Amino acid sequence: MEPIAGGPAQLVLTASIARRYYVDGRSKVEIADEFRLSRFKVARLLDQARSSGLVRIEISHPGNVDLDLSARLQETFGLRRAIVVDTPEVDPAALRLQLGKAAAELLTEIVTTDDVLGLAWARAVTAMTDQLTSLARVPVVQLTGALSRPDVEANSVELVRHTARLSGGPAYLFYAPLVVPEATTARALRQQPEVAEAIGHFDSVTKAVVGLGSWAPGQSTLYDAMDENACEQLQRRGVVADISGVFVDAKGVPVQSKVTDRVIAINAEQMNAIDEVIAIPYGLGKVEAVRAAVRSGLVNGIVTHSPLARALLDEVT
Amino acid sequence: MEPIAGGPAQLVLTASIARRYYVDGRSKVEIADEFRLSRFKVARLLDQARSSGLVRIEISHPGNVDLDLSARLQETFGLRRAIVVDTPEVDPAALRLQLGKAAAELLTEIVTTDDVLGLAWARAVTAMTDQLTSLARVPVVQLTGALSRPDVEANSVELVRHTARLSGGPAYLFYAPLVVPEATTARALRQQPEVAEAIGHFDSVTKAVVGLGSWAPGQSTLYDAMDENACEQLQRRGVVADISGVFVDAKGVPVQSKVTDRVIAINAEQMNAIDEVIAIPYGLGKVEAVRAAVRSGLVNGIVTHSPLARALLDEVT
DNA sequence: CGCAGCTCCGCTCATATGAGCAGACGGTTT
DNA sequence: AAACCGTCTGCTCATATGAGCGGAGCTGCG
Repeated sequence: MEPIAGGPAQLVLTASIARRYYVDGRSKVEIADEFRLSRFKVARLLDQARSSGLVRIEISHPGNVDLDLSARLQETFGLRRAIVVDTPEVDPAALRLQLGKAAAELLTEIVTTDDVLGLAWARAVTAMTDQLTSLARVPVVQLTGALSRPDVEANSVELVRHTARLSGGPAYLFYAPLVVPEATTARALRQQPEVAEAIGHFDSVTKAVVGLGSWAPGQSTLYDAMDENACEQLQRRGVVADISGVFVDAKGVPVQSKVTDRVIAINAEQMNAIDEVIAIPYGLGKVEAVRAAVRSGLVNGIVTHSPLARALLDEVT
Repeated sequence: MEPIAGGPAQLVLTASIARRYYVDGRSKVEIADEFRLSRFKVARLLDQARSSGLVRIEISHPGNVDLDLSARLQETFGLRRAIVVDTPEVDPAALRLQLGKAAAELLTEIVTTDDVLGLAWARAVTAMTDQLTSLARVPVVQLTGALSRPDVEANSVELVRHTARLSGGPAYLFYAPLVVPEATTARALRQQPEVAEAIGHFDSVTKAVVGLGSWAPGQSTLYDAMDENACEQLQRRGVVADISGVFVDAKGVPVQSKVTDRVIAINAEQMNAIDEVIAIPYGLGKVEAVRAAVRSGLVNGIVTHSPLARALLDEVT
C-alpha cells in the first residue's frame, strides 16, 4: 500500500509524470510519447504514484459545509439532501442563523418554477426565510398555524408572505394558531375560507421546509406550548418527535391521537405525499427525533450542524 | 478558474462524485449509474470540481528529495538525471554526506549489468561510494589519478576498489596522481601498464560519476593542488569549471592547453562518449561551473542540494 | 545446470472517456 | 410575439484507457 518508489530517479520520473497527468491534464499517451515510454508503463507508474501516496488527492473547500459528513449523512440515511454546516457554535440562536443561511441557499438552489413550496412554522424556518435572497417564482403555501412566543417576532403568516413576495409567486396563508384547546375549535378553523384554501393546496406542494422537535420540554416549541396532559398522553403513545405538528414514534410511525385533531397543520399523509421535505434540526437533544423523522420517511432532507450529524452517524455504528 | 459550485446541494453532490472517482477509483460510467446522472454530467461536475479547487491534487513524498526542483532542473537543462536533495545544510562535509547518499541510491538504481562504470576522484564521489550498499555486477574503471589531501582518507584507487568489490565486477585501477608538474611525466605515466589498461577501458564506460569544481580557489581540489601559473593560465583561457580534469569555459567548450597534458585523467572526447556522466556539485559558488559543465554536454546528470538548484534555475529566468 | 517462481514489459480488445455538435430551455431584447 | 443569447443537456464518434494475457529476463533452489 505504501512502498514508495524504487529509486530516486524513478521517484523523480514518477513525480514528473504525475504532474503532467494530474496537474497539466495531459493524456497518458501524450506523456508516454514525451518520456519515450509505453503508455502502459506510464499507467503503471501513475498507479504506483497513487498507491504509494506520492500523489495525494484531497477534497475540501473554503466554505463551512462539511462535505464528507454531508455525504455520509445523505448516504447512511438515504436522504435526498443533507447539508452539514461545520461549526462549533452551541448557542441556539446563532446556530439557527448559520443553518438558516445554509438552508436558504439550498432552497434557492433546489426550488424551480415547477415547484410548489410549503412552509411550516418554526424558528429555524424563519431563520431560513429571513436570509433568503432569491427564489424561483413559485406558489408558497402555509403548512401550519403559528405559535406566538415572546422570543419570536415573525409568525407563520409573515414567514409565508415574505417568502412569496421574494419569489413573486402567490401566497396561500391564514391566521390561526398551531394548536387549540379543543378539537372542535380546530375543525371550525379548518372550515374558514383562507385555511381551507391553504389546506386545499397541500396536495400540490412539492417541496417543504418543516420544523422538527424532540418530544421533550425545551426541545419542541409545540411541546412547550401544549398542556401537560396532551404532552404526557403523546409521550405514552411513544411519540419522540414532532414534525411541524405531525407526531411520530421512535420507529418513525406517525401517531394519531385526540391531540392530533387539535392541531391546525398538514397531516402525516399529506406530508408524505410531498416530494421533498426538509428539516433543520440542531442540538444534540434532537438525535432521536431526527432518527425517527428520517425513519418515517416524512423528512428526506436535513440541514444541520456537524455535532448533531456526527452523533447521528455515531449511533448507527 | 475558482468560482466554486452553484449551491450547497450541488457542492455535496460534486464532492460525493469526486470522492467516488478520485478516492474510490470508480469509473464515470459507474458513478453516473449510481447517481442517476448521464456520464457527461458526471464528467462536467468533475471538471468543475477540479477547476474550482474542490479537488486538490498534491505531489509530495516523505523523503528529502525535492521532486519539483528535480524535475525542473532536469527539464530546464535537458538532463538525463537530476536529483535535488532538499536540505538547508551548508557545511560542505555534511552536505557531501547527504548528496553522497542520494547519489549512491541513484547509482544503485541506474547501473545494470550491461554497464561499465567509471569513477573519477572527488570527495563527493567518495562520499557516494562510501554509502553504496548494492550495485549490479559491473566493471569499474578509474577515470582519474588521485590527489592526496590531508582532509581526505580515501584515494581514487580505494574508491574504485571498494566499489568493484561491492559490485563483484572487475576493477581497472592504477596508482598515479591526478596532476603532475611536467607533461612528459604524465605521458610516461600513461604508458604504465595499469594506467594504459584503465585508459583502454575509457571507451567502453557507459556511466560515470565525476567531480565538478569551479575554477577558483577553494572551489576545486584540482585548482588548489595546482601551481599558480597553471591556474592563472587556464583562467585566462576562460576556464570556469573542471570536470574531473577536463577544463571547460563559460560556454561549455572544453579548453585544451599545456596544462591539460599534465593531467592523468579521462579527456573531453572520451568523456563525451560516455552515455551518462553524473556530477555531484554543491555550494553556491559552483553555479557557473555547473552551468558550463551542463552546457558542454559532458555532464548530463546532477545530484545537488536545493539552494544550488534554485540558484541555477533563478539565473535562467 | 535446468526449472519454478518472480517481476516487468508490451500486446489485444473491450470499455471508458473527451471533443465538439445540436437541440431545449429560460430570460432578455426588439 | 418573434428573434436572440447564454446555458445546459445528451448525442456521435474518434481516442484514451484498463483488464488480463503471454513472453522475456532474473533469481534462487534442487
